[in-house]
Amino acid sequence: MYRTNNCGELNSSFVDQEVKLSGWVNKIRTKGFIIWIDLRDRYGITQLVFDKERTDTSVFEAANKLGREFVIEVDGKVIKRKDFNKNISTGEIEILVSNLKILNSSITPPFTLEDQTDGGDELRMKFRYLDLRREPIKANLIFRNKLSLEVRNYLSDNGFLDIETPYLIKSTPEGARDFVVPSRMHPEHYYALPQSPQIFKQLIMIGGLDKYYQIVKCFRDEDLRADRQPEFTQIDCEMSFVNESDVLKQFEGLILHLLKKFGKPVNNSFPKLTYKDALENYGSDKPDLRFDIKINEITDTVKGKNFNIFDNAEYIGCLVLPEKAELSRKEIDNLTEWVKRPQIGANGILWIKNSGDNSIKSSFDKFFTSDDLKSLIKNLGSKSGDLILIMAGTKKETLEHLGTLRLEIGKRYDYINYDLFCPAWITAFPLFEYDDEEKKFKSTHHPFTSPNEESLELLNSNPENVIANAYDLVLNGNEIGGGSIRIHDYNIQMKIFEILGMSKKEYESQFGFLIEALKYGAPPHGGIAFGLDRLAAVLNNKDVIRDFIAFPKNNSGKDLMIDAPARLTKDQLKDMTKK
RNA sequence: GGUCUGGUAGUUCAGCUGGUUAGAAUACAUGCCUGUCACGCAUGGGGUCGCGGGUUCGAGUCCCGUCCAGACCGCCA
Repeated sequence: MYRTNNCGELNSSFVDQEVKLSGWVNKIRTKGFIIWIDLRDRYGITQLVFDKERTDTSVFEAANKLGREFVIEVDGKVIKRKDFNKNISTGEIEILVSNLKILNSSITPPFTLEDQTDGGDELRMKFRYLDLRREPIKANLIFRNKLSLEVRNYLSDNGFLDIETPYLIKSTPEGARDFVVPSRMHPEHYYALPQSPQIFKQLIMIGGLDKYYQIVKCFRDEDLRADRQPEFTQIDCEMSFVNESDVLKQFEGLILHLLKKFGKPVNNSFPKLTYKDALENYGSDKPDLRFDIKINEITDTVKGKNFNIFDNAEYIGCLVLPEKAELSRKEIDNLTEWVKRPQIGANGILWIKNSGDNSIKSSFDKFFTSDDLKSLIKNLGSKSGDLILIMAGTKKETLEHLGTLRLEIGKRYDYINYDLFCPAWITAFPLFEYDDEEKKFKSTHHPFTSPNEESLELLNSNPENVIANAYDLVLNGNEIGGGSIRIHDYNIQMKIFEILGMSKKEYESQFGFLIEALKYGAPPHGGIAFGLDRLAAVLNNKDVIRDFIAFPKNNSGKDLMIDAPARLTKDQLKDMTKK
């Protein structure tokens, strides 16, 4: 037996008990006559004490030779501390050690294993097993475990069945690039790893299982971001005999269940924004609703004053910042430089300072009389003390830039309430987007997304205006889930493939089995998928999902610890080529 | 595929317009320390300034190339 207790559970009610603990040497503090060691395991930290007067000399000497991250086993008595440490749960007691056994030694770790580590990202990933010993990473993985457990609880209680789908499937050129796996038994043939179990879950519905879920790895061979990994975990769900509002209701329930279980305050009840409204009001299809600054369009109001920037713009919009009229010129310049960086690429920012009735200044006073400015401010409903930031240009880009600026302002000037959790549905996405390069329509979502009934007739005449029965769930400015009602009608599915410019040969070779299945009484169905890694990060107000994944990939898709990807041996390669 | 930022001690970083022996903190080692908990104090060891080339009397510093890392754009149905 290595231990009678763990390092996180002892407190003053255990005083005078003889215990045995095992764990890692987290920190050694010595005062000559006395040595304290913070002993750490998954459950916490317990202070060990070795004392020249009370501890056997050989044990004391052995303790003197320990180093960081040695694994030790100790016997000792729980005693009350002279001074309590209020920061840890075991802070009222310590263990007076009578026996010490070294279970394993350790070389000095390359970075400190503390909450605020001195280790950089690269080093922490290379020695991920050491990083996992750190409290914040450990806490993240424990959180993730609770999260997936609560997801399972909710879905199971609501009648969803956990059904596994295959990982070795067929590549489709549509959508994200696939990771491919060569087949040894069929040289020059390849499996693909699923980007999502999309078609399988639809077939499960056609198979009559009615409600399906799976917490499942998905793979996409695309470039990474702080919130994007090549392999990631999805909470994948599908239901039969549902329309859009049924699905939204079901999964609002899931999110509310989770927020409640984790004690997160929700400030609203899932507002529904159309894709169009989200873009026009927030400049983003994943708006952060934790602060209520919106984009105001002023295109028609400000044109015709001989100011070229306005007169030549397709769109002019602004943000009204309460209480910021006193912002210095330097700070506004700083924001301007920020939006002009190549990553954003805006042209600049114009401003109006509404410092009170008779003190309205702007960066374009040459072109606007004070009456012009006054009426503009009145139209915007601006109050005294507001700063108004204006951008102009093409509609699509300007809205995007204003959206980016809005977020930066939210962060910079503390408009964001980080204690709040603000979910929202984004709905009414266009079914298709026109790809200017390839000169053809592409699915906004995927080709199995059902068109909205009201816009069905536009399929022939005006595909660009067809609205999809698709929805995204946005939480605090992050897309944490998305889904749609699927097509269950064979003829509509055929029509979609036709609009996408796919030949019969193409769609039959790629999706023939699904098309065939639609002929055998496919029920109406739809679903949604959530990114588990991202959800875990967002629920903890973090941007980087790597820290919620035990063994993540780096920026360029490499696993720095195992050094993957790697070359194969010649023999391995030979197996994959034609014999 | 592209843009930007960075690469200097085990680690995190400083090192100005090129100019003595490249620094700090921390980690590590040794010693001291009668209650520490970010303990303290003293001493010490520790450097291919990512790599290659160039400019120069002289390069950590400037230029070119290259590799690596991070953020972002494209991409992610």
